[in-house]
Amino acid sequence: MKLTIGKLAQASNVNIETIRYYQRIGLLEEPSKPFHGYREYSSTYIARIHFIKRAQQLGFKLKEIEALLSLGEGHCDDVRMLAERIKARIEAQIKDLYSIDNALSQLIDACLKEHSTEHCSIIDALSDTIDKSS
Amino acid sequence: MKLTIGKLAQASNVNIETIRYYQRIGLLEEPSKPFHGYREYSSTYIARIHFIKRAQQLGFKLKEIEALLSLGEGHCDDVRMLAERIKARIEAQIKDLYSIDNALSQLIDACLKEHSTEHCSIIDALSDTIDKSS
DNA sequence: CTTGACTCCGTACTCTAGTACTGGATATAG
DNA sequence: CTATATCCAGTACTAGAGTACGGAGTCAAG
Repeated sequence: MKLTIGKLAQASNVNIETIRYYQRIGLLEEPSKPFHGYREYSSTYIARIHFIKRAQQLGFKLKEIEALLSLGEGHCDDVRMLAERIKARIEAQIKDLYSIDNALSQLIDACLKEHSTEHCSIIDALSDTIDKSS
Repeated sequence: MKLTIGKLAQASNVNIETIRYYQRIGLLEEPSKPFHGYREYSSTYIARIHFIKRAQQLGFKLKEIEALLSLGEGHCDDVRMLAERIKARIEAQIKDLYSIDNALSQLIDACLKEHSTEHCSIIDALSDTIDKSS
């Protein structure tokens, strides 16, 4: 089955510009332009784009997906190591977000308890209140 | 205490360009240029920049910090609501990252168990293996 | 055969949070 | 007084992942 870029975009559920972008950055091959007419995309392109999208959902960056694709089958260990690196990155992000979440929770709680109209304990916490006196 | 922009940058532990950037986007006021010499920054600017940096660490975006600063004291409820919105955003991010982390863990496990040189179960999982037969 | 839809190609713009660079003005130390 | 360090103003560049646009070419239907 041969598709034009627009049909490919529809079939793979991405924006046409996204496909062009992937081609620009070398993530997706661009079929050579025939003398006559538009470029033709086989249905393997759909699979390729789905692959990219799934990997993205797993936290892979486009550059990493490129590495993944150039590794291909065979290099299972390399693929796994890449996945592990990404997993570590994701876990670090989770950790960071957790501590942010905790800090926010505390601030919000304090704010609710104090509940003054004059004063906001969140603003206070963010401010350089030198407050050596008390 | 009056500072030049460079001293302010040092004192607040940010890059001088960051200060200019904050001024450009209207997050930080720019003192008017005196007829003679350089702009002068009072030490309240240090506090302001620290405020910004702390809020950033809590996941506030610069635009939100701007909102925060324009709210100022007084509007404690609004500030709290903003904080709650950000908290919700952070928690949504954590949730997303968690499911990514789980998916990655499973893939990595499967990869380790199967451990073939021919075949990578991670690549498989990312591929459109139509595989209706098995 | 014309119209409308689509492709091609290149460039520019979006968002976020900055960083870098350039040329000219000013300040400070020796 | 001169050298060196800063400042000022404006613009351009970075990363990452796209999106938008404009003009020219091409295709398919009526």
